[in-house]
Amino acid sequence: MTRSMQRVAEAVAQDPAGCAALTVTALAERTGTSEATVVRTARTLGYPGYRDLRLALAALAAQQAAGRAPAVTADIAVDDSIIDVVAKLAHEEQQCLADTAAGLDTTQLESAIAALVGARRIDVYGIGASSLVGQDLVQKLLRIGLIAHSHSDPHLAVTNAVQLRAGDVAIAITHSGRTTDVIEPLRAAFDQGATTVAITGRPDGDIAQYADHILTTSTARESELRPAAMSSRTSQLLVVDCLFIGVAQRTYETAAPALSASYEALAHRRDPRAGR
Amino acid sequence: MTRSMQRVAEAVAQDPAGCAALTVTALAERTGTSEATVVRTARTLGYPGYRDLRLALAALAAQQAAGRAPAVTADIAVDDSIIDVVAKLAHEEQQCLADTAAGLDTTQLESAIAALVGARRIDVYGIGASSLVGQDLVQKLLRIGLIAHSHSDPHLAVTNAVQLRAGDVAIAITHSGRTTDVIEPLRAAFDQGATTVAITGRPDGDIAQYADHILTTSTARESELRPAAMSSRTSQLLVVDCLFIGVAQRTYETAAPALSASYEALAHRRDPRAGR
DNA sequence: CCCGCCCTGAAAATATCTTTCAATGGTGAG
DNA sequence: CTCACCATTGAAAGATATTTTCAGGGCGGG
Repeated sequence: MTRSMQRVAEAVAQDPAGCAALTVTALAERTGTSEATVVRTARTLGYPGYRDLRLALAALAAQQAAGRAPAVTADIAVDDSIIDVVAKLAHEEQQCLADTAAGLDTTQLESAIAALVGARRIDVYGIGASSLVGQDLVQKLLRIGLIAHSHSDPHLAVTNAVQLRAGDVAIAITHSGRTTDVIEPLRAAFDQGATTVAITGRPDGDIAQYADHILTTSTARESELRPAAMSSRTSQLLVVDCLFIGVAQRTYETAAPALSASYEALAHRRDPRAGR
Repeated sequence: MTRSMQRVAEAVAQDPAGCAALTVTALAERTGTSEATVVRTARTLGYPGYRDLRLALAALAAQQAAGRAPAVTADIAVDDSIIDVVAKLAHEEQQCLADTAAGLDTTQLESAIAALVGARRIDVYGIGASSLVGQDLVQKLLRIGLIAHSHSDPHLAVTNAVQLRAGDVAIAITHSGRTTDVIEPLRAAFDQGATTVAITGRPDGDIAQYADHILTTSTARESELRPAAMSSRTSQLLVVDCLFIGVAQRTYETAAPALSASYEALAHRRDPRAGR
């Protein structure tokens, strides 16, 4: 590579984004060379011409920009500004979603969905923050006509679990995989012959031995200000949504009308002016 | 946008990477239109000309490839494979988080946090899916020593709302901004002189007139299989998390010990082997 | 000091993009 | 139903950007 070509290559490497905005003429001028040299440089770098180098440059710049944005990996600190908090939280949850999606075993998911579709009755167990996730799932399943119940009271959960039998489904949600109050009802359901599903961050946890299908949530890093409950929730909800969509797809004939029916029924409570 | 321009825009949206490789003439030919139309489309899309659209396209394609972002625009369909469903859901929720973070008014957020920090008592109103979001917020606030209650029963909510007074905070959560059962309690709290906060997707909705501070959630596109409840939840939870972190930051002295205390208290229920 | 090779940029040639303008087809008033 | 009008469209001219050509000139070897 000759001297003037090096100057061009250097300018390009230095500021891809800036150079992507320049025409051959402008880049030649900036580097104190000629158009011909710029084109020759582009060729040397392996592109058919300057036009293509420029496109590649724009792409590179975009990638860099994208890679730089998630540079907010830093933990949320006590003295962060509110703007930082919003940005960091959003980013952490996005990361959490990506991790979960990447780590989710679709075979297990498929099996769990199949079980739900054919279930006579569905029980969901969750305690604390996981209880809300369980309620969310149940709300959704009810909307498409399935019979589902959520239990956060350990005793009632066990009481209900023993009512289950083969063909029914029990779902336990626990981040740690060791929450006794959730494991016990799942075990009861398992012993009754029901199909059992565990949504947990620890697929090797105690709960695994009573679960026919394990859906793994991302074991996100937690910080002092942001306890695990917070990120595990995001992850769990994604799994729950996947389950719901999967079931809705496979029962579309009945799910679609049920969804609109529940919407219609609520319409007048949403906006009284809409009349009934 | 005219018909032939739509054809061009569609082709571009369909395959950004492919179109980035085409010249005006080639793209015109592929879409069965003329160069003039392509240029016009580029202008309509906000670029000075086709050249710039092309650069932007290359950048977009690179970003997509980098972020492994799959078919961005595609809706979840009934016949999507489970792998597609997981990818699309995760992506949609990520998008939703980004939208929410971008659209959140940090000034309003800051005010709401300040109100929460000094509150004698906090009431949260939410119905249906929003009720779970409210419970999530309350769980978190309780953990750091604040006095908070969540109400999903409209009558009880109003009953509680009238107990509030200046210095207290009432938070209403409604995606539509028109849920009467949630507006009424907020109004009651407002009339009592409490500081009122609305978490809603419609900052111009009926609820706005009784809200001192409005936190806007992203009004995400919903599809048939994915009702609004689903994406609004993601958005609402981010706002709730921001509130929580904000409050925790400002009450760090008391919040941190409270957080670890609640963790300790639960330790033996998580894993009986840990002893008590 | 001279020769010849290779680097280099000015300018011509080409490709690409943009603008203009007339033809077309659709729409609403008469 | 007809006409006038306007929006839409593409062909072609015009402008710009890119590529190629070619000649001047620096530099090492003889």
